[in-house]
Amino acid sequence: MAKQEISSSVIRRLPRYHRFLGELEKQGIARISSKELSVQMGLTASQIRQDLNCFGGFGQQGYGYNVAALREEIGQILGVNAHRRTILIGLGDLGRAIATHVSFPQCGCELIGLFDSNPFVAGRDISGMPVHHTDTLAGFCHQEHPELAVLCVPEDAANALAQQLAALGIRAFWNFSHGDLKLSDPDIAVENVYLADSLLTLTYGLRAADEQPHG
Amino acid sequence: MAKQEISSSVIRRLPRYHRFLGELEKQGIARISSKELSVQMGLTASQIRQDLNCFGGFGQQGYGYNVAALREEIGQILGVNAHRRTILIGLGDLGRAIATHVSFPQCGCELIGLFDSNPFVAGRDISGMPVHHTDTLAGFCHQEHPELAVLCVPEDAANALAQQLAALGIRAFWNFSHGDLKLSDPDIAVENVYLADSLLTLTYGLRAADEQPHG
DNA sequence: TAGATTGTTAATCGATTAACAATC
DNA sequence: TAGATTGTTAATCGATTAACAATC
Repeated sequence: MAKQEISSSVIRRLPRYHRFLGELEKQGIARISSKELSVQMGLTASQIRQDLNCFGGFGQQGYGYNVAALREEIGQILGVNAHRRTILIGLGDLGRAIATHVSFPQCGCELIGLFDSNPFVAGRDISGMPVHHTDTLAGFCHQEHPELAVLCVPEDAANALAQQLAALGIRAFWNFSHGDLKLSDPDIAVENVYLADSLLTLTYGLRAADEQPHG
Repeated sequence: MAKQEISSSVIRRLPRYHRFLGELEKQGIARISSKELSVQMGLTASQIRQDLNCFGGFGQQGYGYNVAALREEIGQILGVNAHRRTILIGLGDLGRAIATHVSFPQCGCELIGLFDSNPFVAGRDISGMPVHHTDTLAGFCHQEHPELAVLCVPEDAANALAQQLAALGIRAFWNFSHGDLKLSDPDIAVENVYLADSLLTLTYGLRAADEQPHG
């Protein structure tokens, strides 16, 4: 009974469902139909039902979905209650912002170590956590067994670092450095956040608007 | 001769082509076939040819593509040489990191103003640029006509701010605040960067790996 | 029970891949 | 010219949408 692989299109929509359901819950709304939700989220009701049914029948015919229960289910699927041991490497501007701004606990992640190769940065504290030198990574990983690494290092350092971390047992990378990570192990998960790509996609839209005679 | 709309799947691949071609150019490689490029990028040769032909015949039969020329063409399409007047609002951790870390000029954007609603932040300098108070936004926009706004403000402030900025002539939003922007004008481009969504997608992959008996 | 809305199957649409004639 | 590789059309695949029987 090999449960079939969920497509990544579906998975990428789950966090947004989770977010909208949280919003509804905050507003004290107890039930919602796929139709109502589709209007709010700008999707089709069909797609919502199709998506949710990848994971099981969360709804009830004639009634709809229980907002709190559905949110809880999706949270479970996404693992928001997990405690993924997570390290972050590179505490330049971006690394510091990620460390302090992203709600790791709300995403089921526990930030257990910060690292930088610059000896003037290592030793300092970032919002209450000490920054270790990258030289101590191997020892730290052997002791603490982090499974997730956030990479905020320059592009030219990223690949070698990722290789090293993969060898130390890291199984997922959240990559903020420019350029693609090349990892030999296909079981290691990588999520790239290419800010420049995102900005270029946006400005392309702007250019397209220029060319239209008018709206 | 209505040139047909380019699908957003294609557009989202363009920055990556641009990046890889830059890499090749740096390595002194003058020509490349769709086949060779497909291997390096992990795509099919068919898809590359299909993608590039949306914009015109950049290649030459029997030869392939000229790396520098193709990169230049894609750069043109993406508008990397433009000077989009851009403002950034919200200089918390994330806003400061975006302002200093993202290469706006390389993306065809010119950062002409920084704004924050906190009077203790407004007045300070961030990497050489003064931070203005958000009260001065209207005057600034009337005078300077920015067309792009980067939103690094808290979720509950984002929507009202976006409305205001849209009324002041902003035509594209790069949104880092949590939650979706609701804008009435469909011609305004929005690119959301939901860091938490990206992290949740990644950890879902981790969970899936747990369940597999082994690799 | 009647009305509503799901879960699920079938139809459509779009994007990716394959194939090949055109041509450098 | 012969070989290579594009541009482009056709085939396939997957994702989205529509439809409707099941059921609360």
